[in-house]
Amino acid sequence: MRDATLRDVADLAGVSPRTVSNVVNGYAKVAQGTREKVELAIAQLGYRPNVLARHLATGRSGQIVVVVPYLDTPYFAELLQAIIPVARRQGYNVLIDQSDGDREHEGELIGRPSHRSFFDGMIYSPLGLSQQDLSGRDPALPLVVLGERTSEANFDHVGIDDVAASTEAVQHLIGLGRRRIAAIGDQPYPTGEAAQRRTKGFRAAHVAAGLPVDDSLIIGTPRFNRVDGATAMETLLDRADPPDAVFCYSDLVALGAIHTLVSRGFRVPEDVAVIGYDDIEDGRYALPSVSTIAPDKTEIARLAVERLVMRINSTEPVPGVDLRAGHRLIARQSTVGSA
Amino acid sequence: MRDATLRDVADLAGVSPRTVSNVVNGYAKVAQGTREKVELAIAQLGYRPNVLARHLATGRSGQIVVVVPYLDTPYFAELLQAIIPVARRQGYNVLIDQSDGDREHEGELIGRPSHRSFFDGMIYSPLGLSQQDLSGRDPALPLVVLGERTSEANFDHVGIDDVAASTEAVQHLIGLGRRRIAAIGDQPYPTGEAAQRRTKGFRAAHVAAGLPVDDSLIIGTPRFNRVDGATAMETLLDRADPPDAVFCYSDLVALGAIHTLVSRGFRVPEDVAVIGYDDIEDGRYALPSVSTIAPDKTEIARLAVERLVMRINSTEPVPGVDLRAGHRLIARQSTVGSA
DNA sequence: GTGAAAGCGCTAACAC
DNA sequence: GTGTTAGCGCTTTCAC
Repeated sequence: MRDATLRDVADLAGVSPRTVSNVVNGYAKVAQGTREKVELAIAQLGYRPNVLARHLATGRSGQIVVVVPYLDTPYFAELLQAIIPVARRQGYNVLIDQSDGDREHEGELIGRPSHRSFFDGMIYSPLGLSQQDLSGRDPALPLVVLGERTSEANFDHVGIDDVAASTEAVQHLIGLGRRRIAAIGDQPYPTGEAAQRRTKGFRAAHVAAGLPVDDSLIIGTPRFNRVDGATAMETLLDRADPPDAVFCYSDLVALGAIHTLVSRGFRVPEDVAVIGYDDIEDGRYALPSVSTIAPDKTEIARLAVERLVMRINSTEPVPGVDLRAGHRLIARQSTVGSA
Repeated sequence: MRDATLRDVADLAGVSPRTVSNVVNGYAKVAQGTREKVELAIAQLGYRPNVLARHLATGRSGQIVVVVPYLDTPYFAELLQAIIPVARRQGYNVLIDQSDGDREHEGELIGRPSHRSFFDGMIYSPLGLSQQDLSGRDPALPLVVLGERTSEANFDHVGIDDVAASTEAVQHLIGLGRRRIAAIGDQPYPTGEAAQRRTKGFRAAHVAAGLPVDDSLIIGTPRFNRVDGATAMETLLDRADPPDAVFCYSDLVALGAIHTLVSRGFRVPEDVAVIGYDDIEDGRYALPSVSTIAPDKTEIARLAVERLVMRINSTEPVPGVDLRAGHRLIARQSTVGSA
């Protein structure tokens, strides 16, 4: 049987579609009696508003898309898990898209024909795309970019203070008495801005402590995965003077580094202390558990969605702002050992 | 400026909306000259069809939803990555939802009011929901369930032959000369059907080889995560007679088990060989790399989407079938050692 | 407070 | 092959 429509409800209740619409949407004032009649009819017919029709009429799709580089990277998966409920609560459905961190693919959705009718806004977690690329997008599409940036634009950034967080991580290591500290994850090229902020914090902590920075201890990696961490750690251990601590640019990198350390017979943290970044679940349950910088993912999600919704509802162009979410350092076994 | 509509294009090209629609959708035959005029007008106006309106008119949303228990479980993330492009190719957008493997939440989307206008069909990867629960759903919603099942119903199942795959895994271990083989991941309760099929294969391999099954070597775990594997392995190693091989019900479990083994000074595979299930990327790059049962995720994705699309397009009720995707055993370092 | 009616932008009979 | 036209189901301006 065909689904009941608003008109069916109106007929049954003996009122006009207008009134039913008012009741359904809680608009305007509807006389008590009328409301009850309508509600009864709705119940009897099992009426469900047709979202599609509503959207056509309002010109909104009620959907936002979240684009992440990789769906199977724990950090992004966890972020997505935080974003979805927040968006739902605001009445938005979340479309997830993966860019493969590939410049070829990133941008596909942004430039996709007909996207306008498909989603009302986008939360974008860039990787392959540089700041530059983003400016060339459809300026009419409300956009919030994840990851702290500094430039001005007609879209927003939401992220934690990477430099400060990285500085804290390294200070934690220094506070533990470590002096030869390595960094794994640098990406000294245009699309590696996030990595570069961490390197900046790494240096800042050294400077603040009056320690020299040994540039040869800063190891670059193509991505932030386990393999990258494992490989980089191998390199580090092959040196005549291996480090006594490592600041990894992601927990995955830290996990990889720890793996190499343990396999090679080093004790963590006794011989080498390791701290990561992201606070992914894997790190919490690993042995040793991984000390980390924990971005407040819930706050990131909330800020991003709220800001995006605001943009969507705004008729005026909104200047881009930089929103900063909180973070905290969580010391676990990989730096402070077992309790 | 307002977006151009189909009518604008028609006016500019001097044809009727019908013709424009035909051109846009590649329907029917359109005279060459007419087509060119229309295409020119489309280009000039930068016309983009409004997907929403199209869907309202056709009664289809063009979206399918894929529900997985956990977004941050590598296996599901990889499956999703396989499904998305296939669906796109068929003209569907993919909505991703997470059920938390929680019976409270699973079913929320299924029973959600107005879902009918939001998505045309659903691919469901159950965990907390038993076969039973699924039958109570809206029978009008085209549904394909992931994971092999045996019962008849008005929806389909797509999965690999778990029992056969598990048997092969254990036979591989037996072929390596192992005799005390443990299994980690059993879930002997209604919602643990997938686990039970693996246990069944575990037993079958023993029987086929004329080997006795030591039930005390079958360890149950609440989930299929690293922690579960690590903990179970601890238990196994605390025995007077630890196993010389372990069949883990997921690669994550295998990774956890290997972690415990290595930490405790056991060599993998020399002392204990380990094989997993799922072929997730983490296992491929781990040290030692993890031998595994690799489900053909691409085929699973293809079968699931194709079947779902068929269901969506079918006017008649379609009987549920069981579709079987391929799998293969990949022997890596955790069972055969380094090359 | 509620009704009538005009769309939102597209599709798809039904004609010609 | 192409035009006409009536919806898809809802929102919303305009009257009353």
